[in-house]
Amino acid sequence: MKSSRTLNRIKMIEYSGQPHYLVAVDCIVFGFDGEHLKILLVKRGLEPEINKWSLIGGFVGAQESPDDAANRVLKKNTGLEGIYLEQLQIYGEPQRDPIERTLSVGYFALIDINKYQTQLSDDYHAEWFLINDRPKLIFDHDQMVADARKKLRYKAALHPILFEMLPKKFTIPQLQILFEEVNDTKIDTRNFSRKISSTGLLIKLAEKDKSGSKKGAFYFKLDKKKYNANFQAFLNLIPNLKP
Amino acid sequence: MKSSRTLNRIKMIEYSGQPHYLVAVDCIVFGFDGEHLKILLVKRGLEPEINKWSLIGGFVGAQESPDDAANRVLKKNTGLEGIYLEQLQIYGEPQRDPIERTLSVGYFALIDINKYQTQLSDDYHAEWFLINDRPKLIFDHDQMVADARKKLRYKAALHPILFEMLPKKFTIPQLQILFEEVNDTKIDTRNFSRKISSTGLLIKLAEKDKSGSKKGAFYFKLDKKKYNANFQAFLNLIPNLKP
DNA sequence: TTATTAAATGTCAAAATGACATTTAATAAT
DNA sequence: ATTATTAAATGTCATTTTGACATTTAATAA
Repeated sequence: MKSSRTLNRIKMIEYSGQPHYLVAVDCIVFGFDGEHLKILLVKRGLEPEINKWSLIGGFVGAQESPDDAANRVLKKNTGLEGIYLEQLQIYGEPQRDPIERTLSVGYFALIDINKYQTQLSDDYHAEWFLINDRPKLIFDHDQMVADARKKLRYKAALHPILFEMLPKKFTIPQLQILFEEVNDTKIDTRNFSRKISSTGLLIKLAEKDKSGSKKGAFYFKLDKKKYNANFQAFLNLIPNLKP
Repeated sequence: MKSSRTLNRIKMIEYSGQPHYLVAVDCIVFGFDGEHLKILLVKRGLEPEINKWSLIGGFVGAQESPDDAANRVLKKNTGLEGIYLEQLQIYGEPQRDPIERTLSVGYFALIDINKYQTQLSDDYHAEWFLINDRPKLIFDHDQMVADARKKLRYKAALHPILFEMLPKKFTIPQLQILFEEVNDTKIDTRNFSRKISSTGLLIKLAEKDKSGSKKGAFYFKLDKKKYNANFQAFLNLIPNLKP
């Protein structure tokens, strides 16, 4: 290892003069209430744009990676850990933050909305909005939401990520509504259940959900082993997928 | 617009105390020489790790976005503009650069290796390496290459991006070798040409390439209109794709 | 004229897809 | 007890796509 004096000299010579920036993370948190796709927003607590609606975010601390920061910020705002989290892209236009140059790493997160509701109610003044009926957001956050939605759709067409938004026990009709919401399309019931069955990812339970009909719909749960094993496989879950 | 004095006060109150970091870009540049997949590397010109092999990269300047920076750095090192460029992910482990915390935005680029060779030869001491026979790289660049390769394979299975690495005129056998290289697998000739034909993306030319055989192989070119129109569609170009 | 070599192409069985309607299981109403 | 109601669950068939496999073709060299 070089001495810190040598390191300092090198740094002065080589890296000095390069600009330094703030680096933040912003999370697009998706949830599903059984009927519609929703997104979790917070009222921004600092200037500029204080009290405007914004994505959940924060600065990347000195001792953490962006992934760490996203998980920390999510835990703080939802109380949840181990959430499905995926990097979207970096947002780095020089003027995107009017106060000072800040690059933001966008993430999208999928959570079981029920877990969220029970865990805490109003400790952090976050609020769920219908994805199609949300307030205008600060900075480039609307662009981030648009990008995240697109990526969610893309990813969900190929990989079974939407299960992350469902409770442990769910029914096929519930699952189908979620797929229809995400893809903004109607899907044929018969073809859908055939496709879902053929993945082999679901285990049928004895219990039924009778809230939606007299007959009731059987609950299913994920086969975790197969889920983890097949996650990277291409499933082609959406029929006739348009770009 | 707020006065700059107000802005300064807000900044002092709200953003101050947050750490600032260097932000860089690093590009994984892929090329194809007709036989093998290659990658473009440079000898690093600054400490630390001076003279070690590294990805093509540089710091993000004050007036440019990371995308701008990647394009600038690529032009400087290859002489080429308008290269296919895609964001990979951000690399932001706190200790990834031993001198000072630097976050790097990884990009992968696809270039026609012939364009590169003619444009300049040794102006920038960059060198092509076989992807499977390359020197060890600095920092986390080996990880970046691994990630980029994986993403290239993934993307190429669904979208016609590999054409970006071929000259304007190319033959089906050439194209097949490229697909085989990227996927590290052998593909059946008959099924491959059927699949490629069915995309409708290729236009057969009258001319033949006779360098590879007595019979010669017909040249094809991309139907640019269909290419741009179908780029987002899912093509499923790779048979029996394994994760 | 024949041999050589890589390019180009055809067939068939199996699997996956898309379009479409009926049956079933439970509860509610009579 | 019987019937009506309602959403859940499931089946069929024609078309398309896939994967496995071998032969023909076009040019040059011998």
